[in-house]
Amino acid sequence: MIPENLLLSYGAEYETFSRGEIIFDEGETPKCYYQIISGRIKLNHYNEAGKELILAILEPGLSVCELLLFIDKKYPVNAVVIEESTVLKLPKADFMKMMDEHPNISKDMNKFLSERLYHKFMMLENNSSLHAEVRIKGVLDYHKSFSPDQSNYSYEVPLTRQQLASITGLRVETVIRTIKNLEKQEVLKIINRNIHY
DNA sequence: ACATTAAATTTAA
DNA sequence: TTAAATTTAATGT
Repeated sequence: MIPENLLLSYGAEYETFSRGEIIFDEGETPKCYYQIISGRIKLNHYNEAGKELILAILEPGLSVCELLLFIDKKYPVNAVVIEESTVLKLPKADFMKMMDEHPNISKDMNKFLSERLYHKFMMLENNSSLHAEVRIKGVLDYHKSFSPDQSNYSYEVPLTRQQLASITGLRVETVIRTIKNLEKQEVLKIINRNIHY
């Protein structure tokens, strides 16, 4: 994404969060740009039944809900750290100044936003399927698409069954059964409980 | 075909 | 050594 040193030159600072810590809560007013240096962060929401829905799993290089910096709305999700993370944090005003002074970075930002929106469409299409298999394969394909090695069984899925359930809106038990079926069909392999796709 | 509930077992913090 | 994750099974929609 945006080069680290450029962010630093505009006053960005490193901040470290441990597992379970919350970077921001649903309903808060966005004030900063966050870019992940290391670790992983999930964006989630709890429905009226208290069931967790995961909107995205964010990895190093990605920014966290940057779209909110361009519109005057509150965060629609919580950002929760799922793996000890270091982020670069830049206040909104400084971020805007950077966008103004670096049109090329601003263009890149358009591209990143477009890409995420595109993937959101794909995910939504898959996740609307009546078949659990399609939903889960959609998530696996999406996550694998960022892996440098696209050959079979080369990608170790960094998600728990629980997380897969929260992403797809399925029950854990359904995820487990579906994953086992996919293993029988040789679509993926399970090596000591980890999914290799 | 998937959800729900319950219970057992394995694993990670 | 608790809490969380995974798994199996019975039953409901």
